[in-house]
Amino acid sequence: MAVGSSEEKTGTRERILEAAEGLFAERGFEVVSLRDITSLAGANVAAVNYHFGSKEKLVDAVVERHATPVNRKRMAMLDEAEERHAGGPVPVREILEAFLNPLIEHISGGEREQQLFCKFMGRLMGERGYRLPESVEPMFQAMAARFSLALQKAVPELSEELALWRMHFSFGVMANTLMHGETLRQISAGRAGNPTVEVLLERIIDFCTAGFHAPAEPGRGDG
Amino acid sequence: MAVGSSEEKTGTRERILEAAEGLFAERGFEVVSLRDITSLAGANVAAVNYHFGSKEKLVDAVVERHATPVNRKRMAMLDEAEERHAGGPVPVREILEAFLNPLIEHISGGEREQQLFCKFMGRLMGERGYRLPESVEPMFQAMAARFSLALQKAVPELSEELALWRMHFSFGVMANTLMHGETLRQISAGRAGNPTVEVLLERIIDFCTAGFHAPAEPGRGDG
DNA sequence: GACTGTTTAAAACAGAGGTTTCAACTGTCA
DNA sequence: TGACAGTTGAAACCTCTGTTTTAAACAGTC
Repeated sequence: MAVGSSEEKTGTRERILEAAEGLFAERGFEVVSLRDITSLAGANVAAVNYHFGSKEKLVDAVVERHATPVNRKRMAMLDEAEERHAGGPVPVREILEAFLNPLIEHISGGEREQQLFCKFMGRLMGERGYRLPESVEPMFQAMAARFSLALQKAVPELSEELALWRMHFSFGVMANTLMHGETLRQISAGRAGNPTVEVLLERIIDFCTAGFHAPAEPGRGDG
Repeated sequence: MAVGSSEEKTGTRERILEAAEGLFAERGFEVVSLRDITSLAGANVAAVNYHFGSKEKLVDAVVERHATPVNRKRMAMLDEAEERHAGGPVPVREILEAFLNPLIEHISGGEREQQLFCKFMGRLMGERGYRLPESVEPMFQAMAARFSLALQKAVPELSEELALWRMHFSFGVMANTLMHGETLRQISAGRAGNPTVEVLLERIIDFCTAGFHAPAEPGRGDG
């Protein structure tokens, strides 16, 4: 059934997955054609439909390949944090770190692979707009529910509604920065330095942590 | 040259612009075909190339149509705020309001048009990734420079670099929420209520204002 | 009414997209 | 060897894309 040993010569299926990941990250899901992918992977066009069934399912496969381990790690980190605080509320900063760090740790390759993967995850959150393959949706919902609950315990002074929206705001910062981080660096060339991915994500967490702790109704009292 | 009176019967050019705006907002720039647009507008396919020259230029026209007045209003509001504070630094909240309020005020129509326009602007910031038509790019750059400067004066304790990044983070929240706000409401159906656009944007400003005032290096001192 | 320039309509164009077909080629098992 | 499931390669299929062409309809003006 499966090839099994994938040491010496990588299988076609695997090569397609890797090529697709890079191209999707670089240009987007809908713009990249199957011929782009297969020519980069050194495979035939028909191979995609043979191995995956359709382009849409290839996209799903690429998403699933990374989303599953990252989400698992997120839940694990949140578990650890909750144990560390022994049932008490986990600080917002640690919750956000549990959300973002697995993304970073999942990156093992060099500079270029970092950029690609970041853009890919950014697109996943941004371009596809929370629409996920069915195979990973339950896991995503479970994760979202876990993080939502943890955040509500972390900022009990906020209404459930407000906490939820601020969680979404944080996702927005992350998605947008992951996707356009490279462009932003070029735009602000020199002025905004050239922070590493790690530093950048730490700044995101600083920003969002403070955002979460904003007073509940500051806009009401003082126009 | 121009039609001039556009009261009784809207011209083809105008109908195409409106149809395009709605469809672009709903589905994205690259996915919508000219035939989608023209059939909705009740016009012929060739009309697009006749009136605009190409699809790309049609996109530019749609962008320009809204971006220009909104950006002008943004600058004007920032001017007013700066006069109000007589040369002193303008509070972050007011700067962010000057950035977002023109977007809201530009919306005059009903519920549906609000959603469409919000999504459109969201896509403009998100999907096209800071890549703008040449005709409006100078104005955007001028605006970005103005807001950047104002924010640096508002939070002088931050390095120029950090202030710039936090400005980008704020853009990210805005873009993401504008684009996916509708989806988010559905996802969190009931739990997250159904805030109006105005309330939602006020919450964004609360969040980002607090994010801007986060300490410069909180991640360093306490791991 | 014939001559302008402008606008619309229908059809055709060339190209690219995802998908399918089918023959050729692997390897394994009998 | 032969049979057979699994896999690949080249080509074709059909649809849809943006664009162009061509001719007809329209508004004015002399």
